[in-house]
Amino acid sequence: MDTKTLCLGVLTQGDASGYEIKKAFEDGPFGHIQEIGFGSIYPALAQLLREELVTVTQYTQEGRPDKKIYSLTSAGRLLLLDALDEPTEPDKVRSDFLFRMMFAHLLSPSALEVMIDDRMAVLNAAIAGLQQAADDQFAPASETFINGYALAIYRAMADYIEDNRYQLVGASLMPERAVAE
Amino acid sequence: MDTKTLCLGVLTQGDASGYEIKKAFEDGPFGHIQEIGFGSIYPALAQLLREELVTVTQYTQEGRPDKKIYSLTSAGRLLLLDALDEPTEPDKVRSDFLFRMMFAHLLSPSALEVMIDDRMAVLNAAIAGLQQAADDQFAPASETFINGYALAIYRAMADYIEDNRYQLVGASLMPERAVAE
DNA sequence: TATGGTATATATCGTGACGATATATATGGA
DNA sequence: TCCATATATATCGTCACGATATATACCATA
Repeated sequence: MDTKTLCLGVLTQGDASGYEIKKAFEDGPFGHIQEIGFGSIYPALAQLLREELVTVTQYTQEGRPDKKIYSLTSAGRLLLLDALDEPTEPDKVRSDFLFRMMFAHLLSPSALEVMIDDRMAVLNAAIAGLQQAADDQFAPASETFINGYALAIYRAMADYIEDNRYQLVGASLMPERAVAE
Repeated sequence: MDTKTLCLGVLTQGDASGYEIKKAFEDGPFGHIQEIGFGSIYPALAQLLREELVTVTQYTQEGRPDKKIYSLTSAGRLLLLDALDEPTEPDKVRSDFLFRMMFAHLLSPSALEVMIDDRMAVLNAAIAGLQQAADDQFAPASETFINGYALAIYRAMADYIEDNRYQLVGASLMPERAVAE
C-alpha cells in the first residue's frame, strides 16, 4: 500500500488538502491503518496530479497560508478500486517497546519499570480516547469496526503487560545480583 | 530503531551471519518486533564493520556458499546499551487488511468474505504456532513474555473479527442493493 | 529423468518512505 | 513577552524496501 493509494483512499471520503490528509492519519480511523508524514504526502499528491488521478483548486485564506484542495477524478476512483482487488499484504509492526523488553536482562529494574509504566500510560490514554469514539452512533460501519478492533488490541496489550510484567522485572534483577555477588 | 541497532541486538544472543540474522527476524521472537530484509541487513553489517562495532570471520563451506560470521565488539555492545537508554519510540503499524475494511462499502460481499477468511486463516496459523512455542519451559523470560504478548494480540484480533464481521458484510451489501433497485 | 521449488548464502540497485528543516502567520498560555 | 501549537506547503538527504542476480544442493513431482 503506497502513499499514493492511501491518499486516494482518504479522498473518497471527501476533498481534502495535504494537511488535512495528514490529520486523517493522526486522529481519524485512518490513524489505525498506518502513519504517513508530509514528506510522503506532498510528493504523492504532486504525482497523482501529473497522472490526472486528482485535480486541485487553490484557495487564498486570510491569516492562514494558501490551501490546495485535492479532488478525486473518476480515473483516480477506479485506480483505488483496482488496488482494493489486489492481494492483501500481511500486516507489518515495528515495536521499539518490544525490542527493549527483549533485552530486559540488560536493563536495571528501575529503568525497566519506567519503560513499562510509560507504555501503560500510552495504552490507557489510547483506550480512553477510543471508548469515547465508540459512543458515536452515526459513524459508518467501517469506522465503528476499525475503532473497536483497535480498542480490542490495546486492551489485550494492556491486560497482558499488567499480568506479566513481574516476569520481566524478575529477569532484570538477576544480572545485578550476579554482579553484586 | 535503525537496522544497525537491530543487528547489534541479535548479535548479543550469539555470533551470526547476515542470513541467520534474517532468519531471526522471521521465525524467532525478533519476528514479533519487526521485519527486515537482506537489502537492509547487508549494508548495515558493512557499516558496522567499518565503524568497528562488529568483527567478521569468513568460513568456506562445502556444498554451500561461503559464510561470514559477525561478532560484537565491546564498543558494539556498549552502543546497544546506549540505544536502549534512549526514549522509546511509539509502535508503528501498517495494516493493508484494515485499509481494505475501511472501504468495505465499495467491495462485493463475496470479495469481503474472502478477505476476512484469509485474514482469519493467517491469524489462526500464527496462534497455533505460538501455542506450541509457549510449551518451551527453558526459554528466557523475555522470549516467553514476547511470545505471550504476540499470542494475546493475535487472539484479540481473531476474536474481534469473528464477533464483528457481520457488521461489515452488512455494510457491503447496501450499495449493491442500491444499484439493483 | 527432468523440472521446479525450497534452502543456504551474499550482494547490489532503483524507487520510495521518513525525518528534519525551511518558511510564514495567528492564537493561546505561561 | 516569549514560546509552543496550529495552520499550510515544500524540499532534501539518508535510509529502508523489494526485486533481482549469482551459485549450489536437495527433494518432490510430473
